[in-house]
Amino acid sequence: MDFSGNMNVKPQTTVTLAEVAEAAGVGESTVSRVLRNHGSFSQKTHDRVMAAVERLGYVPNRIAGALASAGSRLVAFVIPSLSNIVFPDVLRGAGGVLEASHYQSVFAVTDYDPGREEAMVAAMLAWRPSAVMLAGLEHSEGTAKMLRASGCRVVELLDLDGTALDLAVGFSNAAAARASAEFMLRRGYRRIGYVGHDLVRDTRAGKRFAAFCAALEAEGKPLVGREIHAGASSVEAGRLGLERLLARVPDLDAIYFSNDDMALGGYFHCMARGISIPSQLAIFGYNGLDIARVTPQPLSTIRTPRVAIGQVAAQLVLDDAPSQTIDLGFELIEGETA
Amino acid sequence: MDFSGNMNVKPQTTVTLAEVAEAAGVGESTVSRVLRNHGSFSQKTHDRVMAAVERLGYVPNRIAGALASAGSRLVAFVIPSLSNIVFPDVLRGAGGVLEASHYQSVFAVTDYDPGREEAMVAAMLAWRPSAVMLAGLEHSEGTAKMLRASGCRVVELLDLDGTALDLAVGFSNAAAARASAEFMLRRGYRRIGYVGHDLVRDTRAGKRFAAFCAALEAEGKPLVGREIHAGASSVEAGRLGLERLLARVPDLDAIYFSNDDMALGGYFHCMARGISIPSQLAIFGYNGLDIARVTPQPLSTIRTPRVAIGQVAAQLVLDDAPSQTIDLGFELIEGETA
DNA sequence: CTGCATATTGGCAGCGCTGCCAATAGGAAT
DNA sequence: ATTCCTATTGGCAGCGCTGCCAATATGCAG
Repeated sequence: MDFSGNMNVKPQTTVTLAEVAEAAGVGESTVSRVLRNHGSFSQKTHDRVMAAVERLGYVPNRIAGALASAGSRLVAFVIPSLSNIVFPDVLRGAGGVLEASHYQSVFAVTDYDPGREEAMVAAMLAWRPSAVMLAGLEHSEGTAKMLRASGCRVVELLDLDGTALDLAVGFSNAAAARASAEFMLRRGYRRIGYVGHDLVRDTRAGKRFAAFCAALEAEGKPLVGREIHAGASSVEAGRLGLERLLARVPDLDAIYFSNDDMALGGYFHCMARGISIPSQLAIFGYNGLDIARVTPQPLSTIRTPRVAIGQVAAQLVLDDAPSQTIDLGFELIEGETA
Repeated sequence: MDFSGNMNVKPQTTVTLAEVAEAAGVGESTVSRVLRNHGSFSQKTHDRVMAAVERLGYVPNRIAGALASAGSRLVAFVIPSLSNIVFPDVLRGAGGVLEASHYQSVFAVTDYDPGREEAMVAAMLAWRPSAVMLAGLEHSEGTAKMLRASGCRVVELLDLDGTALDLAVGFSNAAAARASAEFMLRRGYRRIGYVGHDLVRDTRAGKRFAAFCAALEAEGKPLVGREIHAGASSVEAGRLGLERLLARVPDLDAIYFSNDDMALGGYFHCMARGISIPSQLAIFGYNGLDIARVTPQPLSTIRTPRVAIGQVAAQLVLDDAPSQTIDLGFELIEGETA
């Protein structure tokens, strides 16, 4: 006989509210009221109910509760990736706030694919969440339609360059890119290149790139060269991208990277090749990752308020705030690499 | 009049299965069968139902479905942090597998606090998930009790040094630390120090530290010095920790860091101070982060199969596998810093 | 001690969907 | 054409909890 571990039996006739009521000698609605601390009941009743709950090890069934009350207290996050620290940061900010109000977070990863996003949104909507949080403002027609029809709050994060469906919390990627371009020009860099990643799928990176180029052109100093990695951003892609770009266009004096991961790759490449930063080549990133502040030379970059975005987004949902767009801005960190 | 955005009205009398049935001119159970592709129905019926679904924009209510079928297809993740990339990596691995089987992921962050873990587990259990995934094997008595009583699968991740409640997927932190110690001794380092973070809360880091010390002692080369940062691990904490340790114990020839984040901080510190690696000071990390492979000198570290752990854990749950422990091992990366 | 307002409480009908089972329909076999 | 078997289909009772409402208890002024 095998007495070890879980024997694959579903034991517990899972305790129900009715059983607790029975055990406490009160009605079901009374137990419900006590447990939710809603409505009125005597101290005596309260104690009796809690004792029964404790004794039976009762765990409320929120599935039933949500069905009965038509309120799931679930917030769905449909994000492009978990590898890019940006999204865990947003989840962290929102999660903290939601948790305090006893909301739970459900998430799904789209891998930057609008089709997958649509499927994920549909799947999430099936749980009748209180809100759906998405990255960016670009969504498929179907996604937008479902979201609008769902009647639940929608929060679009990290991008303000476009029109939102309901709530939007973030900052302007275009403005961030322009600020970067202006900063680099002000520093005197004239032969600027770009090393980035897939900017069709990552529409925010695409918007930054476009705005950056436009800002340079406006000053009569158009981008001199670019190298675009087909996949997701990574330190390795940044290193390789810079290596390739320099091979093609050696006389660059500064590089704008699609984000800090990429920029760190470039930074490491320079260190390994003995290219001195910023005198020989300047490097500018985007995101303001912690790690980029501790490198021998702190990275020049844009710090984005990722955690705050999550927090504000969650708070808006909790407050059932009217449709609006909230700009949390960004901060240009001068650093020492540009 | 304001016609902009969401006017805070809950429009849609949310379409129900009954309405779809009505519209399609079939019974409710038929719609249910078609939608779940379960049981039999004619092609004609299928088409009519799907047409009605499309026309009405019906989105099944999984809350009701879960209640009726007593199966939520929800997997709960109760993790210590989202800042430490380890956990997003595990989520990513598991999420990919689960998603393909139409399971959804719910998560909660404990911030390495057993008390919060207990609260989060209770909250998760209320959704009657198919499984609960936790980090490590150390849990409060209450957590363990609830989990056992819940009847749902429990998967403990990233640690195998102890006894599991049900399923466990990971590797031995102690073995990883021993391998690190042996490697460092083999390389000839004799005055080894440790720079780590809160190892009471992060029990896995604690186990590594203990095993590392034991391994050094077993070879008669006990740890020479240590510096422990009170909070969570970070690059900055690693840099600062090394700086402090060297101030107190200058003649070290190698440092074992609690993880790669900390190690990178140490690495940057050495670069900034002109301490040559590994000749003057060797650095050894833990985790095998991507970024640590692209630094001018790849970091010597232990690569942990985080994504695979998530994938295997999810698969075990999907397969309703019997209780067991799966060791996915780790890989020592020699690197160039030790 | 009586009457009325207020505080507590219990009963019970759903929430929207699934599972079970009986009913009907469509064919093949006789 | 009739019978039997199988493929389809509809009906309906819950799943466990909440919301509403009526019923009962309690407290206090009169």
